[in-house]
Amino acid sequence: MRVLVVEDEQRLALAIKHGLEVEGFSVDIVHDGLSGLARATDHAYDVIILDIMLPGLNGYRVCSRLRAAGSDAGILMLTAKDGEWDEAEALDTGADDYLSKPFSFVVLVARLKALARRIGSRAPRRTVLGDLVVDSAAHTCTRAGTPVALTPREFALLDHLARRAGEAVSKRDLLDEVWDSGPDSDPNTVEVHISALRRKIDTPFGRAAVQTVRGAGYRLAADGG
Amino acid sequence: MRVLVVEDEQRLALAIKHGLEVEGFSVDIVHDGLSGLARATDHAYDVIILDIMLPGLNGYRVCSRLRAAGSDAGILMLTAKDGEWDEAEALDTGADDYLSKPFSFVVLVARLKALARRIGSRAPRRTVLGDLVVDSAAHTCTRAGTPVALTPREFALLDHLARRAGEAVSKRDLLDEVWDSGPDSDPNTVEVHISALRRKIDTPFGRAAVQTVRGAGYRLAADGG
DNA sequence: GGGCACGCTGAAGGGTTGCTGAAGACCTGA
DNA sequence: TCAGGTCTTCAGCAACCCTTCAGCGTGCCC
Repeated sequence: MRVLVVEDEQRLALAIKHGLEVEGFSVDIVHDGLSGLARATDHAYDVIILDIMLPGLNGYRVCSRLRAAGSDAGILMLTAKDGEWDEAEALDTGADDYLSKPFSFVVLVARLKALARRIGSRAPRRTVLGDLVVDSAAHTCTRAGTPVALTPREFALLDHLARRAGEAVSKRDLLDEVWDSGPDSDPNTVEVHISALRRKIDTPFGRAAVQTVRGAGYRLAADGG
Repeated sequence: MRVLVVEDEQRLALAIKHGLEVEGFSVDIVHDGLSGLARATDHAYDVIILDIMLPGLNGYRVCSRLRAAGSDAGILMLTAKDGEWDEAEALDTGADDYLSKPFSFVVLVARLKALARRIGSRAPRRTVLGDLVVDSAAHTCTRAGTPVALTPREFALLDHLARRAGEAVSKRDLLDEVWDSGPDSDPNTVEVHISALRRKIDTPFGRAAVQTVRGAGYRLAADGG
């Protein structure tokens, strides 16, 4: 679960980052509205935590521009003080939820998880790539109509690649998203699982959906290979 | 899920509309009691969110007239201020639930979903999966025509799996939904009951409707196994 | 062409996950 | 209070999966 925090108070931003990382989220920080907008548009975040009072471009504007740009990330607004800004306005501009400062960290995590769950349910249930079908809800995968048995890790890996089909996804990202692992995790782990995945969904069918992008990671061919 | 919002504050009504649409509800708005009554009677809404303070005809009256007209929509009342109006009166006139302003949007959504669930469950429900039949209303289950006796927990478990037939449902979700248990409840409880369920609806018939999805939970085969 | 970085893969152990029988706690109705 | 059924907890076991390691092949740059 990838989270972007847009918050100009350094201490608060860092505190949120640390706390969320302990909870298993993968967190990036930026400190003003414009950087937030830029970063959110060229990285695929699941949830964006957005302060309203920001230098440059305020939270409302960032939010509405993101929605205008077609972003479907979950947006959680931080309002500076209860009642000072209109929460309804936050929701108006396309936010999914809001939280009044000061807030309890436990509440933030709870809301974030609830939001993540809702976002997750927006995601497409099934991804079809040629004759390769990945069903996230049922946790099943079929190739040319034949069911393919995958281990939990293999499935999670395939699922993440499928959600970003056609894109090159780095091993780092995969480690973060599929493994929730720390910064010192071994990329070879990904390689081993990719290898196993190929042996199940590609080799027996003489196909090559899982493609290596040297130096950049892996890509799942949008047409199934 | 179709929702009608009867609320005279434009901003609030719009905010609710936006927020609920994000959640996948289909939302219409009217701004006074009479229009609310008219619209609710000639369109089939599942839930009506009804402000009490309304120009023309207040919320209580709209509510009781709707009930008098035989409407079976779920009605969620918005009371202007905690205690100022009697919530009991809201329920008296036929409302299903109420919420005091100002309310958190998250709470509204939660209440709405709970209400929608209750409304949905008013209708008798039967799930047919191959030769396995689960009747939620009658609390009965038959396999290949033979009735199967289940304990309350076993039935609740089967029922929840049946409602999401074909999907992998996590032990966590099952604990939340079937057991309403806290965050530190034991997944083994689910395992034990799954085991018991299999012994009753699968083993004697040489079938396998209840499937284990390692690392993800359980799935009830859409074809009965 | 040589050297280096990157990626692939088979094997093995250690850890995790899920299953199940049994026992005791709990609830309900008589 | 007692009896019957039901639910949860516990512990042992089996199967499975993940990671690590090491060796090898391949592509890239000098």
